[in-house]
Amino acid sequence: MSIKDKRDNSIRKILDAAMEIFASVGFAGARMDEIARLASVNKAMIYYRIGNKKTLYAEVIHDIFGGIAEMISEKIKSQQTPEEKLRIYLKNILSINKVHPYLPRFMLWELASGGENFPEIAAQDLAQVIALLMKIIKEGVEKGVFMNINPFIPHMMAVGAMVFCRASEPIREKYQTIHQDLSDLEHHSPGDEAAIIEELIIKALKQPEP
Amino acid sequence: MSIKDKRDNSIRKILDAAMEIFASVGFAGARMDEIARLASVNKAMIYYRIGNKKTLYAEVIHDIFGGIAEMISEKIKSQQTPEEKLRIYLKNILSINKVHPYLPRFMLWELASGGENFPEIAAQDLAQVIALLMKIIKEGVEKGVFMNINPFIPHMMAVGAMVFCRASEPIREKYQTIHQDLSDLEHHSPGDEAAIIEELIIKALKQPEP
DNA sequence: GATATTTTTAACTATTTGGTTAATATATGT
DNA sequence: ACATATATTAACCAAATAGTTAAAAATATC
Repeated sequence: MSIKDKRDNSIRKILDAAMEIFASVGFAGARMDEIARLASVNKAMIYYRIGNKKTLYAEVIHDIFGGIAEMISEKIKSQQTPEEKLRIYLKNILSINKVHPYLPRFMLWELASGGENFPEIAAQDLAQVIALLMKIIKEGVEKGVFMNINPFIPHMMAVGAMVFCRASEPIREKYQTIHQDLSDLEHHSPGDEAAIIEELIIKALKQPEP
Repeated sequence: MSIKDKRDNSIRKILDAAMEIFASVGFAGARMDEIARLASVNKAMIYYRIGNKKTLYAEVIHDIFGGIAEMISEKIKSQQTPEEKLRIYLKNILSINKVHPYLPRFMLWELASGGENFPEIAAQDLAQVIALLMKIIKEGVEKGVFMNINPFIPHMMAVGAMVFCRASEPIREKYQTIHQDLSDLEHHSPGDEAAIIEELIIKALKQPEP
């Protein structure tokens, strides 16, 4: 193994370990010793290869949020109608955790902390995602298909619902039988939940047929 | 001031300080020294009056989540139709941060951590809230007004959107002009956002007029 | 006022934390 | 093979942390 490969490999191991631990316990709760242990490197290697705790966190965030807008944009290209585009947009947002399993947790940590460790580059990534939705809605408005609405709000509804559904699974599991009336409710799979949310949002945005 | 008053006063001060700091930096990030300083008490008083860090956190959580279901239930009592009830439900959920300004942040910390410090009593409070919605939807279904849907999903959409809109304000503020196309979007007040989300959810759930 | 009880405090404690350092090991170039 | 550059490490460090303690102070009781 060459130096370059060794370097890239250990960087990858550190980032992967950091991603898992930061997602699990947040920035303040994460321990550099623990990240080093999980990455199977000496702790000093983290400082040598990447930098201090804050720098490591920013690297991980950048790793996660980059490329999302581009991915969705590519998939939307092949769609014709505004509704089709919106559906692709929503499908991808609502199942983003399949591609980025840790993303919901990171979004939560960041929002909880007021975006304290949220790098500008990730904010740009997010802004691109919302700009995508803006275009779709605008096109839909012009064709009389969608109501005119600030894209930020449906985006928040979709992302909020997605993140909350995914992140609340442990609590739901733990307190499954906590309330008699709720125990009888049919259990939905994550895919079902995503599909239902998609339909609700489409219905909410659509104008009645002329 | 009697002993009882002094005790109650110092407990209140500790809980208020703890609420603020836990909301701001989460459980792991909070420092008992800091909480004591903000509460203007000696740190040992926290352990004497309330208990250790975990116990303090649970007390604060219980303080916040208790009574929400009851409050909404009371307001719903005076409504007639399922739609009126649903509107009251949504209005209260979407403006809950006015009554409990720290609640969005606590929800985020708890979800981010997988509910690790979420006491059962607070889960029961939440379950009661969702059971309320279940009743409203059930009544609406029976009267042919609403679609039949698991109440958990619209609840997640409402709460998710509310929490995300409120909690993302610092980030939005900070990165206001990050993307040219988005800079021109009309800025909504929190009340506007809540009203729009309410309308979208009502529209999504309503069945067409017969 | 004397005594008992409770509250409060400053100092303390053992452990942990993020980060550093100098020595050692390995890789590269000649 | 040797010199130089780079990578890796065990040990170290100062500061911080949650929690504790025993004495002092305050309050309650008779």
